[in-house]
Amino acid sequence: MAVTLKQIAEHLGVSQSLVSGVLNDRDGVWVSEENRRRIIRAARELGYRPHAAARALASGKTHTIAFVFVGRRDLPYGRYFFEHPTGVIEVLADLLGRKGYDLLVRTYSPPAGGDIPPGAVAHPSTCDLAVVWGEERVVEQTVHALEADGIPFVAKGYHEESHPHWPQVEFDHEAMMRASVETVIAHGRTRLAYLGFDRDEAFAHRLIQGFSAATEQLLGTPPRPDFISSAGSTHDSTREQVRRWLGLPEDQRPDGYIIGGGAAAWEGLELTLAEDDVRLGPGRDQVSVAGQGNASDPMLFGEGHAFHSVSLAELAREMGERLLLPLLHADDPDTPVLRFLPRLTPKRSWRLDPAPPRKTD
Amino acid sequence: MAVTLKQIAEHLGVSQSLVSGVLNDRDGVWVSEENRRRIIRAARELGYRPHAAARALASGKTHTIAFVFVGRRDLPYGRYFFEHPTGVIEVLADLLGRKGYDLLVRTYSPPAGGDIPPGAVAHPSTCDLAVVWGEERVVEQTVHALEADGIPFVAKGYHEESHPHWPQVEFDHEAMMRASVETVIAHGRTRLAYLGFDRDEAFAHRLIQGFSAATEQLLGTPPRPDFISSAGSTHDSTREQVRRWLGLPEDQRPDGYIIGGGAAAWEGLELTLAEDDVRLGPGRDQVSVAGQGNASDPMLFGEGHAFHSVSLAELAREMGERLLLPLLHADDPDTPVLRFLPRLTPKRSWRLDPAPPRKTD
DNA sequence: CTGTTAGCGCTTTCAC
DNA sequence: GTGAAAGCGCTAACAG
Repeated sequence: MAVTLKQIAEHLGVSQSLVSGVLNDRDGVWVSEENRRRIIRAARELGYRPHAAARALASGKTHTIAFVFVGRRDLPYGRYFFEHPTGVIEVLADLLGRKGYDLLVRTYSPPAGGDIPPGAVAHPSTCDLAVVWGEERVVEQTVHALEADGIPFVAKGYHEESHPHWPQVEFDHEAMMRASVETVIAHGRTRLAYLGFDRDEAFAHRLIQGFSAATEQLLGTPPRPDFISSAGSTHDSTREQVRRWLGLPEDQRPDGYIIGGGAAAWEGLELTLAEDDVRLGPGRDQVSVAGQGNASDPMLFGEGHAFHSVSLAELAREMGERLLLPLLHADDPDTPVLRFLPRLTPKRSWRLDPAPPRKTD
Repeated sequence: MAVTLKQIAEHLGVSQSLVSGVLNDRDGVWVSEENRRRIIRAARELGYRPHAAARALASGKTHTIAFVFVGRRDLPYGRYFFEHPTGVIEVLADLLGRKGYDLLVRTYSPPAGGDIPPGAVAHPSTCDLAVVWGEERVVEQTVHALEADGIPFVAKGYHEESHPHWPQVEFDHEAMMRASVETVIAHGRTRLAYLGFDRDEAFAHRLIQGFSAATEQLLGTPPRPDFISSAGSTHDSTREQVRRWLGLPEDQRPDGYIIGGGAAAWEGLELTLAEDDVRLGPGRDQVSVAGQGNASDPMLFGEGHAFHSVSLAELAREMGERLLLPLLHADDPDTPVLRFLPRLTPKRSWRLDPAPPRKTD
């Protein structure tokens, strides 16, 4: 049987509240040095562990953070989440665990109608704070429910415009595109084309906007409208689009590609270019590529620059340190809005030469 | 403010215990149909949600499962866990959530000495059951602590020999090797070599044992001792080993490779063979490969068969349905030992021909 | 400095 | 059929 405060108190002949006060070193509690030692010692020796539920009931603090993934497997983000786990939960559990917090993970699919009954997402008795992760609009809907329940939260996504006061976290997609554009321009390219996701979500719009703004600023002229494409969601549409670009006269064809998509965009681009014997790379006779993608997935033939796959986990760590912990300690965090710029790193093919990376798993 | 049982009771003019009894339809509670309806209706309308902590305190059941990842990032499995998240947690949270359970995730590094103080891993007040995941020996050490605390558990790994009564779950590595051997033999290969992890862990031994047993049984003779190698942990050691095999007279060289390793083994093998212009595949002039690996990672040049990367998530789902839920319902589960055989699927290169898979992320 | 006390919201037993 | 009451282990306010 687990040992309780009461047992320690009786064992020592002091009061329960004294023991509680000492063990949590609550201020306003004055004990003789001797008693303090005895209490601490007894607690250790008897193997005392606070009863989490009792503490939560009495104090109203659960020392638990809920990570709520909202969405369904049949939606793009949900599918991605389940099929390509990101390490976000692992990193959060580790980080919060060190600070004495537990991480509660749950999935939640809001009803289609949009009415989330109170307490459905989370109950204040289960967490001090909820992290809401998923597709942006669903996150927003869910957060409204949490607000109604009075549960503090951190939301994933761009919610600045409608809810500037929400603590929120997201990649800085515009800065990512700017970094990509800079990289490609550094290769001397001037005819940049954008190939991104076909999604009506804020991040996709930000990617395009980042591409356009950076191009205009760094090259002096805005990108050609037909050099901005959202065909990068599948192999087929990507290949079709790239074919169209390759149909242009040679001196008008893109000489640099900025990717705002996923694996299908990278592969589709590379495969289509390869059919014309064009390789991606920094060389004079090559065309450049950079953008959002998984740097540790190999390129097929050429090389480029991409943001590394671990960046979601990095994003989570930043969130934990810069938003969650401050919010839990009820200090005002520096800023409720966290925008994260991951590092652009080389993405290569594993051809015989150069040698492949040293994987050791 | 959250609504409580008491409020409902007062609102309706009945007693708190009646409300509680009806809402949990406890047997032994007899109510008039009318009151039952009124209670249920009021609870719905007022948006009643049970207070988890209070319930846990009073009943001793938390309706929470702890997923405890034991290990450190600097150990192979820990590194793997953090860098290649597997979807196990996502799947469990989803599955258990549907059944009304919460998933609590924590990481725990047992002290080097081996003495885990009581309650350090988990406290009965936080979970009804703990899943212990990680490197086998550490799992074992941790489970002993849970046993001492009286917390039911499910362990990952092979613990049959020392603890046959432990509920436990692991891939059936021997069956995986058998399936791999069968596949390669079906291509007409007879000189099979094994390339696996250099790890002194049960799974690695089982892989070798599975390879040897299947080879002997299906080909009638045991494998050559020098055709069993644990050099597959890194690119370099893999390449060195494969070079050695390629140094044999042509009619003695392996014509089929069974992999019991990770990406480094697959890539190292393929790269080394490629230097000699050998491709992996089912053809008469090729050599075959099959084994443990990530079927959705592309091959570099050839083709083979591998177990799909989602198999850990599948393993978790099986565990949830076949072990966790039965254990929680206090029925005896069919068997406390779950061995899972994932499906062997083709693993290909994304050369121009054949066309690459249709990724749509 | 230290002890008493009143809950927190729920389950559970028992009495009517 | 229903209600009263005890108590789970802890916190926090207050009295000494």
